[in-house]
Amino acid sequence: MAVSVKDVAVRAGVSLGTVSNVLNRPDKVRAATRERVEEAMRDLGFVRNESARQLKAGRSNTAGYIMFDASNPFFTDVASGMEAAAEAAGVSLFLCNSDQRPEREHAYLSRLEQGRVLGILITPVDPSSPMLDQMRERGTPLVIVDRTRDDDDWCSVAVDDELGGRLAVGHLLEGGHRRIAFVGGPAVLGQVRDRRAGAWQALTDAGLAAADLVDVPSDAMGVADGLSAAERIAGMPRATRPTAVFCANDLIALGMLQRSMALGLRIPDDLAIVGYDDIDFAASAAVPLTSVRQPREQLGRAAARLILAELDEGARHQHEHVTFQPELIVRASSDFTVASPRSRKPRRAALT
Amino acid sequence: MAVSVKDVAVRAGVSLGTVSNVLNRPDKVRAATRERVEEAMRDLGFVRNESARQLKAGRSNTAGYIMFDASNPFFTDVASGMEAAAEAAGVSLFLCNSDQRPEREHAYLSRLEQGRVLGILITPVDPSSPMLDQMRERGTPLVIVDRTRDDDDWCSVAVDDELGGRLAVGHLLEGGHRRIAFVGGPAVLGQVRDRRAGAWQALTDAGLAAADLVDVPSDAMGVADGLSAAERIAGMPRATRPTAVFCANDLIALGMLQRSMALGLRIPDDLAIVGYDDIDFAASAAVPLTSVRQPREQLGRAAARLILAELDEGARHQHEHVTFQPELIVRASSDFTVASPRSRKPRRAALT
DNA sequence: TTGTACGCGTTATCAT
DNA sequence: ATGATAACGCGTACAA
Repeated sequence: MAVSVKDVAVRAGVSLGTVSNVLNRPDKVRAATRERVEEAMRDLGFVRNESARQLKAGRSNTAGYIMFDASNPFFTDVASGMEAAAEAAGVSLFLCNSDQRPEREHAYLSRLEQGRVLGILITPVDPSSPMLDQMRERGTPLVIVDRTRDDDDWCSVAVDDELGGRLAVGHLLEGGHRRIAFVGGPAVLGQVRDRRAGAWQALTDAGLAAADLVDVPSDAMGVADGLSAAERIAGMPRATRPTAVFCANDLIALGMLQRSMALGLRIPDDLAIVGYDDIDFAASAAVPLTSVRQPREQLGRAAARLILAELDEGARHQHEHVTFQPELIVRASSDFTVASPRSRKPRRAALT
Repeated sequence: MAVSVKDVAVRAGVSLGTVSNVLNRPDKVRAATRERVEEAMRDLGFVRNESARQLKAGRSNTAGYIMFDASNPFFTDVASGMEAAAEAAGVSLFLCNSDQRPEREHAYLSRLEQGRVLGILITPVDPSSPMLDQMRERGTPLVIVDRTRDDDDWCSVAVDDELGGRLAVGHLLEGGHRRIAFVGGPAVLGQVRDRRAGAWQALTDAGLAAADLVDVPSDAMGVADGLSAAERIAGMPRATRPTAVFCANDLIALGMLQRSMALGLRIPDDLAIVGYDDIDFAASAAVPLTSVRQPREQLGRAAARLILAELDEGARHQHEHVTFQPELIVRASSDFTVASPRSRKPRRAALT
């Protein structure tokens, strides 16, 4: 059933080495011979066996991106940037979805390492997982995407999440809000921690007490978590209920928006909402969503570039930390002045 | 640098065969010996070489899903169903994004075949591509997802798109619409063709002329295509402008919604919109979107089930065509009676 | 162009 | 239960 180079060689009446040359150094083979070999390949339906090739080469020509959550458009956009860069470099990129679950992340890491991929891009559930260190030590190039690690032995691309948090809450404070909720979790997640820290920073910078940041923790970062958080907030007594919510990502914010409206809250009059990521769906939400924009495709391209650089430079590679700046996009969900559905031009706000 | 079974054997003071037994038949090894070997593996950082293992085994333990468009949540939800089924069967699933481009699809198909994956799931750009036939003949199990093929030599899972089209346009006709546009493309795409055919069917069943279905072709199936289609429709003279649009998917519909509103059209009063897929974001759109729901995760699980069945049953496998029924979810974008933002309960409509 | 050693884990055989 | 050893799978690269 399986057709090997040997079969091709017999069929074409040449030696095994010649078939290999046709595959890898076609210019070393006389045109007539080459054509005979290629014809034999077509006739027999020869398909190169990557395992055998890799076994010899030591490494595959494939990279993997382990996504935090494939159902979040933010990560598919990041992946799309990577794909573009990988394709340009002739590397195939496989996408793996850890779905925020450490076991799945672990399983994919093992698979990719066992497959001797040339590099792994990952948005880890837990960036401090010792497994990541082990893999680096054993020689697999690894780039951390949309997270950072404290130590310097890592390439990473990230966005300044603390700044993002400051932008978001700074904007809400400017809008006159004094009781602001932060929705996100689990708290161990780097982005959650940093975005929350930025929020807290903006609050104390404005002379407010830390207690004015109402924590509404969530189990994960999906739409469902926003729905349940909305119920908890809507259930608070009006006198102490936050007048604004800063959500750790847009999925949570969209869930929050949907459920708060269903529960009779007016957005932004009763509750202003700010999301994070500025995924495409944020602009077309029931009330267009104010959000902190991250350069998604760029993030992906930068990550791919880093891993390719690490491959080229080998041992004497300098680890690089690329940090992008986020940008606040103001829309109707946080701003009375743009709340009319007819004049929904987003505005960009800078941190003063 | 690279640690092989041989190194492990030396370190543990056992023979090579024993190490192999620990890896593949742990019950054949005395507990004490097993632990010594496992400790040696940990100490040395041994990582099994998949290439070598596959080379011997003939096949890998991996499947791939080639997605039509990873930025469309419909496909990530399908993928999520597959992941669940694959995980349960101990198979890893790699996601590949063809991004609607035939070259990329082709490249990924080759990669996967060369990697001797145990099966390929694919939502093809062109289901009639001869490459698919060749791969089947050469022995790679293949399941077509969200598409069908005319011949019977294929496993496929799909949703009855013609029924979906009938449901959508039947609903608009019931709402009193008589000039209805169909937005989608390219026309060669199976779903586009079938959904359009269903639309046409509903129209002629109602005694209308085929010409009353206004074709607004699009280049692809993304949000951007909806934006430009909205401009073309808004630019038509009011007297002949369609009063309703049926979009071939929700991304187009969301783009359509966003741009039409920006251009001053009221939804649904000036223009009713119906989408397709019922992705999660459809419900939280600026005007909640009426859409034809497909059982996304189920579709993925069924596809994974089929490919696993084909593996088990080997040569005497009966190809199966699983077809699901779509369901119309009525929301404000097509229905005055639910247009108030406070009472946005979706209704389910059946085809009479 | 050809012949052949090589990479590495798996499996089987014979022996202990 | 374990040891020692060799054949195997298949594409690659290099010396001849």
